Amino acid sequence: MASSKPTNPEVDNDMECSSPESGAEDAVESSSPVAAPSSRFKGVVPQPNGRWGAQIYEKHSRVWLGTFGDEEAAACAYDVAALRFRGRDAVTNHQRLPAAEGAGWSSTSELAFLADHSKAEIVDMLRKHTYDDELRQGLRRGHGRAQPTPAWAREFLFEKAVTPSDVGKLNRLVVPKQHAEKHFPPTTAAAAGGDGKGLLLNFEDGQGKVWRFRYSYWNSSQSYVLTKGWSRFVQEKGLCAGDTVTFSRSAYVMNDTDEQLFIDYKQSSKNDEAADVATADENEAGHVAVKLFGVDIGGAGMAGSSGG
DNA sequence: GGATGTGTTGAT
DNA sequence: TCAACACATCCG
Repeated sequence: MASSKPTNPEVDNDMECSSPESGAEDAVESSSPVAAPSSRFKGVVPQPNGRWGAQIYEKHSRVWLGTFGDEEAAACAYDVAALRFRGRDAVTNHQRLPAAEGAGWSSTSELAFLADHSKAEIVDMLRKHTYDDELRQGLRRGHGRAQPTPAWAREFLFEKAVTPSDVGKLNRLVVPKQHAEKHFPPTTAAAAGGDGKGLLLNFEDGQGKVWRFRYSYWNSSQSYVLTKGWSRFVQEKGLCAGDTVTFSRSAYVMNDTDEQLFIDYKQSSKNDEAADVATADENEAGHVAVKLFGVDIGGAGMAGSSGG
């Protein structure tokens, strides 16, 4: 008699949405299967046949997200749509991003993935129940070096404004110690030969081109450096002092040895004026990096792609 | 004929 | 914006 409004008994914000359908259990709420009860989840409505529908509203109209045998799955579909339609601060049934958590990649990647697809595309995936697959597939794409890895599949590590000596004749880039030790493999690793001569690291750039640099520690200057191969990068990209190089890695990493590193650069606004050309089409590299870390799911930035 | 999605309304 | 309910439409 106490409760007069058993609408939303607070969900357990901790379940995951990995396995859709395939689990239409009735174990939930073992009471009277007669009258279809209202869903415990936001955006989920019962269907006459006992299944569950997901929907979200936008601009006075309803956007149908499909039907699901599992109330959970329907709730997750709503969550994904809410994030895409209303941004990372959207009210959802589950605290965290459904498909990404527990699968090994960061939620940032999923937000970027969402930002990289139109609302219509996301809705379509949800209705076809292919969202999870698309997400995983996308994260894996590019590792085979066929095409550049999408910005949203990368995880920012650090960046550095290059100094005159970094782009000079010394043929080396000093990697800030704190970042080197935190993000790059130890130079004493077995792979390095163990003799402190450093090791070779591969970096993929914004165009999907792979660069190989020697990475080592110089006792003389007590600093970590990228040497062999670096000058070529500087030359081809037309790097100038003041420009910024950005390092990132694949957001989807199963083990350390499988880690893919990326390198991009952003031309300094000053150097921009100098317009050295040679990098006209490569400005995209910088643009991508900016987009990755400035991703704003709900902002006007995405409104444009909402149409279709 | 069952499943799916829309029309529509009333509540918040 | 949201969900309940009715019902039109789709599809095997």
